[in-house]
Amino acid sequence: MESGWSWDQKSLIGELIQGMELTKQLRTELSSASGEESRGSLVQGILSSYEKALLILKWNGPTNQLQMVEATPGLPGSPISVNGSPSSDDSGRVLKDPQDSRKESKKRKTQPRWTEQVKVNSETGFEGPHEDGYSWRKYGQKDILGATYPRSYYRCTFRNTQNCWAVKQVQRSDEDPSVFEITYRGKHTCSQGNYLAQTCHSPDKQEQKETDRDPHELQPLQENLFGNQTIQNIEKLENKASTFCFGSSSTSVGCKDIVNAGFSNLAIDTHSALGSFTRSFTSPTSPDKNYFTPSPCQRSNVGGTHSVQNLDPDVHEIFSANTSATNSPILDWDFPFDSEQINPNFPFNSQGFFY
DNA sequence: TAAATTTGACCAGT
DNA sequence: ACTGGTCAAATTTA
Repeated sequence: MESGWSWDQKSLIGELIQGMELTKQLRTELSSASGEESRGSLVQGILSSYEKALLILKWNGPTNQLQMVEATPGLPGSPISVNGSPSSDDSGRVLKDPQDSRKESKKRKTQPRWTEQVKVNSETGFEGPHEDGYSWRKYGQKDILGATYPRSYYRCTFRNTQNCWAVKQVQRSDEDPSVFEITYRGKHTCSQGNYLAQTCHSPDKQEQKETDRDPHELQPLQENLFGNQTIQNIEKLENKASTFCFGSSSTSVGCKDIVNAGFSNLAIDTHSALGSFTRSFTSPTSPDKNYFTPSPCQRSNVGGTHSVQNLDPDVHEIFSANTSATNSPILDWDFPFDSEQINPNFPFNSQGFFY
């Protein structure tokens, strides 16, 4: 199992384990002191978080092709605090005029950034979507010097409504056209990010969250994945697939009919963990001039798989590929905590903890 | 009709 | 001057 782990990953796990052990020691000491239930709960929250982190890492496994391009947890340039609130760069961002907006956009270069290489199925010709569970809106496309394929730029759909400034870039690899390099920048501070962070690796909480969710944001997962609408969409897509190949398009939010509002990977992770499968697809707008944007609804990295090739052939018919879990924020946390972040009242089990 | 995408223009960094 | 990243009006889609 460990053979495929990078040094950074091993190191991270080691640190997490150490932190957990230290916290346990602290808990022991605290328990000997009088009272202080709040401390106890705090420590428990810390432990719980460590355990979740380890679980996430184990689930992502060594075959995840995620690469940390600019892993900056804790660095000055990393603006995301552990409680998930937007950093000073982003918080309260109100774009009063275009100049301010552009200044902010440049500052975003200092945000944590990481790249995933998503391999898609080359057998079907229908290279399908890349869906990482978040809902993205394309805001630009550029031809990149020396690159065969253009780069597409996406921002979180909820930028305006929830002040979420996560963005991603998608570029098809020149070397291996079946590989899409997806660079994420910033973290999701929107509800979908919180939702995914809290639940995607905590199946026991999923049911509860489903009852809490906004019906407009998250439809019942089963309905999304296997409901009538899904089947209809699959049929539509299959009809389009014959004319759909690289160089054609899908949308980055193309999976939303099945996952709606980008919560697919929640279910997918859960299903994958259980050894079941999901189908993913795109709903391309498909003007010819568009370029394909990979959107793997499937994140099959659980158990060490990553690309669609590892799926059951029956699942191949549309496509799927995966990305790392929850937009890979787990490798980008701002550790260690500082004194402010460890607030006795901080809800470690709350939605914001992972972001 | 609202939301999403396209695409030319603008801007900052190099 | 060139390039990458973003904006925003126009267009398309659902």
